Amino acid sequence: MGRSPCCEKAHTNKGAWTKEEDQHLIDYIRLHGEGSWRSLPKAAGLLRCGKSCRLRWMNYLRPDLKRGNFTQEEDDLIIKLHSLLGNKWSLIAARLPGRTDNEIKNYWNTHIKRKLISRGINPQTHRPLNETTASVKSTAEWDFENSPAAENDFLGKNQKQKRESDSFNCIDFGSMKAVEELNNTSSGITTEEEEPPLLERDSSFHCAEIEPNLELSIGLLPFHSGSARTNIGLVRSPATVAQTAACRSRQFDFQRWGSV
DNA sequence: AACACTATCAACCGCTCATCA
DNA sequence: GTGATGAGCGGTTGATAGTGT
Repeated sequence: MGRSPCCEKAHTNKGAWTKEEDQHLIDYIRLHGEGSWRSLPKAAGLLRCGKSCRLRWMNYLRPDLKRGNFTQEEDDLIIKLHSLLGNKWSLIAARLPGRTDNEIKNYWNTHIKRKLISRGINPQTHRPLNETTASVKSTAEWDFENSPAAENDFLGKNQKQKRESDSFNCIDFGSMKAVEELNNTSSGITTEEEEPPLLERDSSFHCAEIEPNLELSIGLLPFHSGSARTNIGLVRSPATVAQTAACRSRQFDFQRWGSV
């Protein structure tokens, strides 16, 4: 059987959106609000997949979007958040008003990653590139500086592996010190020397049984208008809480964070 | 001017998660 | 408890603009 396709591919447009399509979508959402993406295209008279409509709206048409270059503050904040959260672009985007996860992801891949590598920092682990530890060994073995192709190859595979064993689903946000720190972050870090490796990812990293305390979450800033799913721990079904309780968590090196 | 190469980013795809019947 | 469905996320792709030769 398998799941049904998200849309009737034979009768949907693909590729770049036209101004007319944009206007149709904007008009419809102004009138009816966001949501029901699957039925939206038909209702709005668009020959588009619902997912495509949602993406177009979220990443491009939303009125609260900030266009233009990233500031140094945003740069620093992204690096800081990535060191804490990993490739959780939606969570990172929730901290950057007017920025979308897609935009941040692109910016990371095209600018920041390169910048970190040039500084000798592994963009995945936020550790020095030449540093080798038990679990980052496979990553540290790559010589990114001299082998961009290898870098791409590694990053692709690693992302897949990371997804499969996604330990971030089980993050223990029990120590709110980092979260508070995050909330208090106004301008991010100022120099590269100040950027500590915040998240231990190697085997020496100690795991603790998570306590599914729903109050322990990354508190979203008031400006955030994203989905409920971007609230770590806030929106949890009973089943998910049970799953979470059963999984092992990783803890951040908050001492180092706090010492910044 | 023409071509090759690189960088950028919008959009797509496949997957997971949440919800509901 | 289970399966179906919708929504959302993260990785990847492809078109195109920019730059170098």
